[in-house]
Amino acid sequence: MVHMKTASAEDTRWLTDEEQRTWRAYMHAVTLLEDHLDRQLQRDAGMPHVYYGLLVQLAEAPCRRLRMTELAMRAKITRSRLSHAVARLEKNGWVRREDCPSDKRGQLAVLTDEGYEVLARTAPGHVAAVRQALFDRLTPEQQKSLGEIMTILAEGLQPKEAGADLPWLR
Amino acid sequence: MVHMKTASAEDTRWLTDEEQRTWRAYMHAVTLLEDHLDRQLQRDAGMPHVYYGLLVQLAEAPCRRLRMTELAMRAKITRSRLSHAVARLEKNGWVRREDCPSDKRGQLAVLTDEGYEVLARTAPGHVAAVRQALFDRLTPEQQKSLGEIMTILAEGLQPKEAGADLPWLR
DNA sequence: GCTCACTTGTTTAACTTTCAAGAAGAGGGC
DNA sequence: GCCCTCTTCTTGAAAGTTAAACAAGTGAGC
Repeated sequence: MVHMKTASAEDTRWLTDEEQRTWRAYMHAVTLLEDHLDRQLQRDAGMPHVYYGLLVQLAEAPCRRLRMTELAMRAKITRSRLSHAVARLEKNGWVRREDCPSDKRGQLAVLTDEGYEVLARTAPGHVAAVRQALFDRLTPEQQKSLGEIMTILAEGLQPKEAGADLPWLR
Repeated sequence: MVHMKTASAEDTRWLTDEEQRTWRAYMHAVTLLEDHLDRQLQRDAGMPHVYYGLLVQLAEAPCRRLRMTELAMRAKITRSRLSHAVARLEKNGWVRREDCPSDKRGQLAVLTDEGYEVLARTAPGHVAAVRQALFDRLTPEQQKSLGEIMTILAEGLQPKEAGADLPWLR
């Protein structure tokens, strides 16, 4: 079998101790930070971090509205998840749906004034939390380094178009 | 009001453009990576990343068993979440519960042979996924830097004992 | 115009996570 | 022993997420 697709125990390059430590520190930190911010936003804004991110995206978009698919892509979530999320935000009165004029299949998620208010009221606390948990603890060099590293990782994981990882097909 | 606890819009130190970019790159990368690994493990091992982490912790523990609270702390999840998770893993036959001999309230989560097999079979693929997504893309310097940064962040977010953030009480 | 493959967004059910409440035992002080 | 408080773990309901299936619309090719 020349082209094994799955790694087997024998030919696996296990993580070195150093890599192991790095990976665990990563998982540990990322878990704690997400939990921390989720709790902070649940308490102060009454919604999870992902939902807050949706409002932010809408607030930044022209006319405070986006197509569902576009919003899903920017927020890096599935359309299904977005459907549920918008349903909830709509119930809160923070988002409203509108039909897309140019595509009858389409829906626009629109940030309501009330939604904007929530954002305006809770953003300072959220920024403070991010600052306190992240930026206040890192030197400028570390911040720069973190930015570079995360950019690289994100690029490598970008949901690829078909064949993006099959160079011989391009 | 001398001691404002919540930040207001006027005195908020918003993120600079640079910080903004760093923060978004972080969120972006972390989201994509967790999704990627969750999907990989769901497909190859039939469980989410967190559950896999529980099996790993048990496999490393003496006699492949741990008290529920201890396991919850190592995995950084709540005891409640762990109860549900172990119930599911028990249904799969990968974990078994035992009474703790020294404390009648206590329960031990024990990795079964079957659970160990699952781990042995799926670990190579998981390590490969982590390598491909993370280590293969970073220089040794970046790996070192990432480790340091994540260690700092994790320390700052450690679930604190009462008063840990109140220096004048210590 | 018609067809066919693809896109868009929603829905359902199964599953996971959170939150609040509670049963049961441990352990110190008296 | 008895009381009181704290710890341990579980439970049930509500909220959120996922995967698969589906209705409706688009658009290219003929």
